[in-house]
Amino acid sequence: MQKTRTTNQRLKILEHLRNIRTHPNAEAVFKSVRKDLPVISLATVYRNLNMLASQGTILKLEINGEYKFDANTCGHQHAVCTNCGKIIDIFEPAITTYALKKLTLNGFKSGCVDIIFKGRCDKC
Amino acid sequence: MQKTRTTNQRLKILEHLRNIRTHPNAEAVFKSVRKDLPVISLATVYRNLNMLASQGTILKLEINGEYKFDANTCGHQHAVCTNCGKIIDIFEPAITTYALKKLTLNGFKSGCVDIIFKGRCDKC
DNA sequence: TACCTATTGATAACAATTATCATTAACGGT
DNA sequence: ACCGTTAATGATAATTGTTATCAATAGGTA
Ligand SMILES: [Mn+2]
Ligand SMILES: [Mn+2]
Ligand SMILES: [Zn+2]
Ligand SMILES: [Zn+2]
Repeated sequence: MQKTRTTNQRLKILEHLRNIRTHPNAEAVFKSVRKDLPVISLATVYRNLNMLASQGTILKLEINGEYKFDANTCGHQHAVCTNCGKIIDIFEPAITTYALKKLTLNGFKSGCVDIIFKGRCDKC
Repeated sequence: MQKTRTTNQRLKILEHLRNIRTHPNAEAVFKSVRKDLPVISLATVYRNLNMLASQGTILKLEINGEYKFDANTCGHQHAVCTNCGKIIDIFEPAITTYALKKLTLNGFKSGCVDIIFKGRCDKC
């Protein structure tokens, strides 16, 4: 078991995600964080986003053919516009609670659910 | 508005999806359908899967970094093993019904929800 | 301060999907 | 049954998002 080191790159990536309410992909995080840390590499962004997601610090969503990241890990949901791709947060914690409670599958123990609504946003 | 033609390739792809209970990606559908239709192209499989999904005939799920297809469009859920990637059908229609009912968002009208549980399967 | 090695930056490699285009075939009209 | 139109196809190039590689760097500990 290797111990993880605290790097400036990882801190800046997490800090950025916690300051926004959008759901950027790795490329977008890279472009934003690079303003503060001009030397950071895209590979480092990918590595840290994956690390943070695997330890549960952030969410890794699969939307529109790519991974989107979210620092809000509290049971909320997402709505995706099938026309323009816009992603909106839905705060109905009861849905997540209900889904996890209902799940009494044969041997399948789950602690989290991705709930993604598909439809048209108000602009489309 | 162009009218769609009924092709043997599209019929075979849909027929195959309706005969299985798994959630194959385009490549897997291609390999299976090619047994019946040796000359079919991978591009044709992609085109038809996307067409069938956009018209709501089949589901297009985003799991483990790729699109998976499902001919069962009735409101069920999916559980994905975070260790081996296995996908299991969960039949708890009440979850989908509850989620759609709870969704009373500003202008966002949705008719379908993708509900994906993440956890460990019985083998892992 | 010196050592160990986790992490990084740069870039190559990879995998999934989409775009392109000449050819084929579905189907409504004759 | 034969056309003519054009949606759809097969083959393959191009694109995109992500991961792998590896020498160099820097975090943590003594
Ligand atoms: Mn969110
Ligand atoms: Mn299914
Ligand atoms: Zn929209
Ligand atoms: Zn498993």
